[in-house]
Amino acid sequence: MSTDVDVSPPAADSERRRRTRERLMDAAFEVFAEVGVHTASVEAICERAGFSRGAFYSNFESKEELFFALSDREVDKTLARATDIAREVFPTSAPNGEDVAEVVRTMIQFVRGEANWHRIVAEYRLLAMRNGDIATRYLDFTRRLNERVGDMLETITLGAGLRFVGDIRLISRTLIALSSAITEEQMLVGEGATGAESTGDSLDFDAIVAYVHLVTEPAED
Amino acid sequence: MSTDVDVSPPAADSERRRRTRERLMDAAFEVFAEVGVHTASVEAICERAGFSRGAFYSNFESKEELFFALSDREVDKTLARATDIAREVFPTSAPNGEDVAEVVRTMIQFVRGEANWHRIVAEYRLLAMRNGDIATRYLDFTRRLNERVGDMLETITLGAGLRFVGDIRLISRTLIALSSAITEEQMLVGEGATGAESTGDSLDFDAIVAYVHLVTEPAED
DNA sequence: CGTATCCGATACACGAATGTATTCGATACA
DNA sequence: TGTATCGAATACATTCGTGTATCGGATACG
Repeated sequence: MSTDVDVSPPAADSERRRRTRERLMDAAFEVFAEVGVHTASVEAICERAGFSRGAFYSNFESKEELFFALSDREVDKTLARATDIAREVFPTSAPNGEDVAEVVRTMIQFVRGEANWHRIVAEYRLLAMRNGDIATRYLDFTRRLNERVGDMLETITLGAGLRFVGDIRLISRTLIALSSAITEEQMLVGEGATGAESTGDSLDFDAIVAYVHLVTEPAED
Repeated sequence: MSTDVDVSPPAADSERRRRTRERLMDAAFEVFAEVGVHTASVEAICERAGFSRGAFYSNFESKEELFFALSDREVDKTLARATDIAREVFPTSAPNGEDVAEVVRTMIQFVRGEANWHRIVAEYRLLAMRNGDIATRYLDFTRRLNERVGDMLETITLGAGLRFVGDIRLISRTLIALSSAITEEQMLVGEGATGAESTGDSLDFDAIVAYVHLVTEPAED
């Protein structure tokens, strides 16, 4: 009995293990987006990832734990991508007034491109409505997103010789709310094959640009 | 064999039957709001209603059918109540400019009072994101709601000697989107016991009033 | 090479929910 | 009062998902 009785927690962060977890999260992202978190069975996730349930339970305690790990990963990815896009749209040159509309357009197209992520966020929010812990996590996510967007807007408008009338955080929240509403509606219109009558009275890009114009004014040097 | 072989569908709309269906829908509304449509078992709904599953399957084909019946019922109820409230706020006298803010406040408080219905709508929307038929139903609901709110706004502002700058339907959609965002956020803040840091940068009533002021102007006779 | 350890696969036991088939009681009607 | 019908209760078979306990193969390391 010379050695300590090393019954320590499996220690456990091998490269192999890390990649298994990644693959499981990738699969979960797809399956969650397709059928929803509740409907998705652990079995289905494993099948998609090419693993058995044994692998799953060796890496995660439950579907919920996986969901949170996945959420954290995707939140970071999303924020990072948003930042990248902001940099891309404004390489170095200062934007002008026209660019603000272009930026809004880019932002919305970005959101729309993340339809699957949008579905998962919608479910995230729904879970948060019934569970305080999840609500805290979700609010933290939205807070971070809001700050990021707020910073972007500030940079953009300053560069464009504009300034926002009122609290920029409030404005960025409003913009996010409107973008989300647009994205959701367009996803829904895409789902339901409602032909003609859906055109016309829907929120769209122009509504946001109009809003931006309403809340900006020339900066006084 | 003189009589026709009357194997016709159970015919079936007795008063007793109707009331059973109502009680089941009442129970379902509660249970859906509490734990969500997916999580709610037929068993749980029946228990809440004081019936057995036999009664359920005698009245509905599935939980989904119940959900749709319930949705239709609640949509009608909600629209009716919204109309009532509008009438209550403007008995006969024409509102003035100040009243517009009051109306917005009333509207938001109304929405907030319907927290359970809001949870169910959020889930409705989520289901719609993955199913075309549900999407069609959901869009029809939102379209009706939008029209109703648009009419209310038009009446209100005309009476107040104001008019909206731009398409009123677009504006009412925007208002609805903002109200919903506010309601959701406040529900979430209520859930997560996130003490101090949640104050400050959230969308609130003032944001909507500000928006309303932005999009209205005195009517030119 | 041999051996120990890690990690994913397999097998199993259990619980939960569904839907149906049948029974039982109440109500309507002659 | 007797009888037929309607509607809810009960009992049952089945499916599906979960979680655990055990097994087996690969890899690292002496």
